Amino acid sequence: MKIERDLKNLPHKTIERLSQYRRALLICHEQGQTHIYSHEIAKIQHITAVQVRRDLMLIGYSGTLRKGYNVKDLIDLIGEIIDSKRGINVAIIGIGNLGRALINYFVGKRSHLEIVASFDINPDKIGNIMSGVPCYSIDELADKIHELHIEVAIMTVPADFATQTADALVAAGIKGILNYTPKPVNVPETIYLEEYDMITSLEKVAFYVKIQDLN
Amino acid sequence: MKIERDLKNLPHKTIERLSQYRRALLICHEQGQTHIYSHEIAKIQHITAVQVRRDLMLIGYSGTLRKGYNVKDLIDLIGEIIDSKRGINVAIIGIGNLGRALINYFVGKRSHLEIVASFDINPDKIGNIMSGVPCYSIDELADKIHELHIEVAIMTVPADFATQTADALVAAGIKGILNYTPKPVNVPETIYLEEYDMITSLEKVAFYVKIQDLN
DNA sequence: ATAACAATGTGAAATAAATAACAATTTATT
DNA sequence: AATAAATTGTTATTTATTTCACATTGTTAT
Ligand SMILES: NC(=O)c1ccc[n+]([C@@H]2O[C@H](COP(=O)([O-])OP(=O)(O)OC[C@H]3O[C@@H](n4cnc5c(N)ncnc54)[C@H](O)[C@@H]3O)[C@@H](O)[C@H]2O)c1
Ligand SMILES: NC(=O)c1ccc[n+]([C@@H]2O[C@H](COP(=O)([O-])OP(=O)(O)OC[C@H]3O[C@@H](n4cnc5c(N)ncnc54)[C@H](O)[C@@H]3O)[C@@H](O)[C@H]2O)c1
Repeated sequence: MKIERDLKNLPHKTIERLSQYRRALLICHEQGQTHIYSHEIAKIQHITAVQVRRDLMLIGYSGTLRKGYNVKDLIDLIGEIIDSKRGINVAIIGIGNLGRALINYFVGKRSHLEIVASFDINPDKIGNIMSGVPCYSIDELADKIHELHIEVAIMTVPADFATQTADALVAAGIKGILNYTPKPVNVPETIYLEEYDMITSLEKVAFYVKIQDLN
Repeated sequence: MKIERDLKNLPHKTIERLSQYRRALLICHEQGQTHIYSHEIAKIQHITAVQVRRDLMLIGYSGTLRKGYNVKDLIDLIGEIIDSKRGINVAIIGIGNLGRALINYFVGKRSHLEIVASFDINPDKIGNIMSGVPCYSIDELADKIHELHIEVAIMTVPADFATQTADALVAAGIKGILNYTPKPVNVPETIYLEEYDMITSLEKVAFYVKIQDLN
């Protein structure tokens, strides 16, 4: 009860950083490091040590004075906060260049997030298995989403198909969508939607490069 | 003088949205639409109409009461704000799956941002031309950055090479970096750095899906 | 002409996020 | 044992961003 309320009140930015802290911590852990200071985490993520401590405070983690944080414990706690106990199954819709890059990148990275299926409209791709992930026909979308308990979808279809794909996902009962097409899609409020477009990021970089020159 | 100061004071979020407004507006323009209301833009981007009006206020654009905003004028004004008059040349470092997806996606999209080169370490890729973009050896990085006036780089090399690649880019005089590897890199303050990692986004979606169920 | 409406533009308020400041405490040093 | 140094934890403050509230003003209908 208390935990649920806390989770909902965590700032969105904190959630993002927790994910990033964990990745950095996993690397430290692999290398045998047992403790880490807030300023060391901060350095890796180019943020301030206060920010790190504040985030950890929000999730109720206490370090040891003068020794810092226990790497293993912190990894586990972040997992308890952001991971789902049951694990979450993920599908990628559209196995083009971007979809392929994602599958390669994700597979085996996170035990609690598993890419269990991909979907495409191109008969040449349907039936293939890529990095262990089978590709199904988009016509089987609803069936497979139920059958494989897929809760999250990553959209990497051409922009012109974004709307219809999102509608199909919603109709099939998806709970979260990560949309990488440049076309914003509309979904009911009950479905968590995250959109990202690389052109926006690139134009932003270009903008700040431009205004630096105006100095 | 006045304009320079204004540009620097624009909120980062506004810059991102301007880029997105423009993309939506370009589509409207192609379809022959001459005017658009703030609430129509808002609907496309799933934000509020006030947010749109506030952003446009910040860049000093005035619409017509009851007619809304002139699509063409607004496209041009956004261009004046976020684009660089001289155009900006961009390079992609690492032509794997993600690099390829990016080249395909970007080429021909924005006239003021041109991908003029790519770099790789794999001899099989060096010398190829993909979507009109030549691939050079990473050894030529510094030379080509100067020769081709490349100001912005997109990093899509394996994570283990992120640090050395960033260092090489900085040494070569790059002005902005968009880092898509999951490894945060350190650059001098004078260089604008934007980092994005898909696992963070996916974990965020999974988190909000998870806590929805706790309701 | 006038009233009703529908839109923009913007100061003020609210919310979200980051930073500063510093107390508390452990460890190391003298 | 006392002092200095380093680090965490947290409240208060500041900054950034969004939303509210509403004045203003063309447009349409009567
Ligand atoms: N948002 C970003 O940052 C970013 C970056 C690069 C590319 N993209 C976008 O990602 C998407 C994919 O890019 P890409 O380079 O991989 O394109 P691509 O053409 O290589 O791949 C698209 C894939 O989707 C499949 N497809 C087409 N229609 C489909 C449908 N109705 N249902 C299921 N699958 C379908 C195609 O067969 C193909 O395999 C595009 O929308 C592109 O604009 C986005
Ligand atoms: N951040 C994200 O959201 C995201 C998503 C997917 C992939 N990735 C990352 O993007 C990067 C590329 O992913 P990918 O799937 O395209 O990998 P990939 O292995 O397909 O491509 C990497 C390319 O970089 C080249 N390369 C290797 N070392 C190099 C060097 N020193 N200099 C120049 N080029 C070099 C390789 O020859 C290869 O062509 C990886 O770091 C991956 O983790 C990031």
